[in-house]
Amino acid sequence: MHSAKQRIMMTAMRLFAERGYQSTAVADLLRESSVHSGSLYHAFPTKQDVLIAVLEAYRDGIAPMLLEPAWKGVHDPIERIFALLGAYRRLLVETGCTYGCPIGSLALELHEPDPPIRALLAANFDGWIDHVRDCLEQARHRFGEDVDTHRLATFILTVMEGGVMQARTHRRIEPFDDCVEVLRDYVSRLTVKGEGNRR
Amino acid sequence: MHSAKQRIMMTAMRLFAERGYQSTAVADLLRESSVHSGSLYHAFPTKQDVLIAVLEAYRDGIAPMLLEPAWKGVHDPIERIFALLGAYRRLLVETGCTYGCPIGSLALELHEPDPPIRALLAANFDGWIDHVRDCLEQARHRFGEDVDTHRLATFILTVMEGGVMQARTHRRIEPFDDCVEVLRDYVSRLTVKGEGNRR
DNA sequence: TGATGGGTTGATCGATCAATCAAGTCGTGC
DNA sequence: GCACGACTTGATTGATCGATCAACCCATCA
Repeated sequence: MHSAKQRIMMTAMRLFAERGYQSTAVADLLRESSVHSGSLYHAFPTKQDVLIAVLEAYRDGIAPMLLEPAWKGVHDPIERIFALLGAYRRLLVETGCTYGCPIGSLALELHEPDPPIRALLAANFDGWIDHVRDCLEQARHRFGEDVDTHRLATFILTVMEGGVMQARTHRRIEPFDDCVEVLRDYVSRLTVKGEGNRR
Repeated sequence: MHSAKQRIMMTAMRLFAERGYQSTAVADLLRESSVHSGSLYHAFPTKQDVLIAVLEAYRDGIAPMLLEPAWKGVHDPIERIFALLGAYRRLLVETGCTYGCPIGSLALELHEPDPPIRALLAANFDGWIDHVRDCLEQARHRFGEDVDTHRLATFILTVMEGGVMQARTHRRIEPFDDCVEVLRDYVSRLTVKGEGNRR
């Protein structure tokens, strides 16, 4: 049996992603994880500390929970990037385009977050970008030498988050697919031999 | 003197952008617009109707309030796109990277919005995309004929929103600049004569 | 047997929320 | 002068919020 703390965290990850942080009442967490308020406040000083624990779990779960399943059977570093985008696509489709990237949602929902919250949001983005940049570095020989892999990885995160935002707003997958298609076109132009660099 | 309804709307546009919808209490709107609760509920049936009015104002203000100032003195259609992105950049810099695109923030903050809200969010995105697509159409002769201008405009909105998200999260403008730089590179590759199309 | 302490129970708290409403003000038409 | 509707005033409501706390349970070990 999971401990009360674990049940709270699992419920919080789901509800914060489904409804957002502010729209999730502590009473919702208690009901859906079958925990009483005293137990929650025994495990976490405040509701915000639940959020901190959730963001730490996402940060520590990028590789084992997100990348490894998405990259199973995919070995080409460029295709791994698109497999990662495909994982977000599957999430969107499975939820009727209501569920996107929980980090992005929280990043825009919390306008003036306390420093530890903002630092954890940034750490999640940084971790994601680092792994994508590693893929790009592994494919470095296919790019021009002056391609800035960190900048390009930042761009890829932007395309994912912006695509998720539009898909969620329209409740249609097409905007996300359009963005990934355009990104594919750009990457293919970057990797065409002999014209790889231009700036 | 502005009417109570106008003052509420001006305050709501500012506070919803600064703090978000849910974090803005009706009492905040009342205090900062010097209006009493009875007057607000005389002008608007509910708080949500204030949001609807705000989203309608943004939708109707895209051309006169956003594009026309950004495009003053800029006539090249491609440069107009980057001038538009420059307007968001200025907003970010002026607010220490705390204020981004209010539509994007609301789109991710409101996870399960009522249909009229979601429709207005989508209408705002659609209006923005339509204007960018018009720019691309005006520059059509510079692209390959098989470039999908609507798809590319969707991509440009994604780059803006994703760039704003990362800049706000890091409280630094660099991620936004990085994304715009990469977009510039892509557009320049699309418009190089004789190799304009590849898919 | 009894003491200790991590963990649980669930009623309860004050604060804050969106929303209400009776009473009042004021300009306009008759 | 008076009736009317549009709008304002501001106290008040019930609901919901995050958080608290005394009492209790029970495994462990002396």
